[in-house]
Amino acid sequence: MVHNKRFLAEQARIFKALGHPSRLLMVDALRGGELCVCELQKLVGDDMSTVSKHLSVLKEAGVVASSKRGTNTYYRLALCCLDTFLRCTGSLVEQRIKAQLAVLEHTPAAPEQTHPDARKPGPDGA
Amino acid sequence: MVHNKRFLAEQARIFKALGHPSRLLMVDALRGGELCVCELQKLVGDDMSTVSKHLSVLKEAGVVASSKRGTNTYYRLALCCLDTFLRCTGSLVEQRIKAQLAVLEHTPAAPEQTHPDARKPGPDGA
DNA sequence: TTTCTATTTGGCAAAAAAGCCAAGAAATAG
DNA sequence: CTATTTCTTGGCTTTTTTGCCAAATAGAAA
Repeated sequence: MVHNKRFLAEQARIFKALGHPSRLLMVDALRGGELCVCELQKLVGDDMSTVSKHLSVLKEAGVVASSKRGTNTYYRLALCCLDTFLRCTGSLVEQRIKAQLAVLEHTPAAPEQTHPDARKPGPDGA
Repeated sequence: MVHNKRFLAEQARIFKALGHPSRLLMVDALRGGELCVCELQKLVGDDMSTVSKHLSVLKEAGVVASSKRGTNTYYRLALCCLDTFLRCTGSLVEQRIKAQLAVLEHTPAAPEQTHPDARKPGPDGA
């Protein structure tokens, strides 16, 4: 099914939408419940128009949905599984950052990733 | 923790890396086990150099890892939770495509998303 | 109505990503 | 050694994305 070009493009679109710091920050904030654009704008600090465009990217991708009430537009998450995955990528990143810090401090703490996914088909890391 | 700029950027990098059809296709193929560059190149059909650059993007983001054996370089997944999330985004996309097809055929089958995540804080879709 | 507040859209310039070709590296075969 | 295979890197052009400003839109309030 993944070989279907359309399917592949749509799925990639979801990841692409999440692949921007500001958008990821907003999506993360929406994990706690829906927020209006002005609240999200305060959160990321960008121009309102920029935030609005980011949100439309997320919406087009199907990551969020929106509802207009009064003069406000409220956005909410529309991707159930995101929570679990964010926790996973989060822990991966945390470990990688820690490892890098250790290297900088000349104290190579963890030599390899301790991430739950670590596999070792070969002894190297190419 | 998400407010940490570095953390946010690194995590976004993972999503950005996955946000390209060719890269997503390769990552999906790697779910079945490690593959060498030439096999991945055959799969996506792009120039070898293009494939190699895509793989380096995935590697830099921490999505895959690689091992050199002989003249070949083998890539493998390095993100445990990806499997679950891909299934989730996959089912979401599948539904969205089906819904769009239904609209085109003038047979509005599913009025709203039946995705496990569907929420309804408001009756609209802005 | 006018005015305000909240949001979206158009347009544009700067920055980043994509993808090709050619050239470089590295292990292997002869 | 040279030649071959496999992969990576440099350079370059085209395309896409980003993010600002200004203008348009849409409710709410006066």
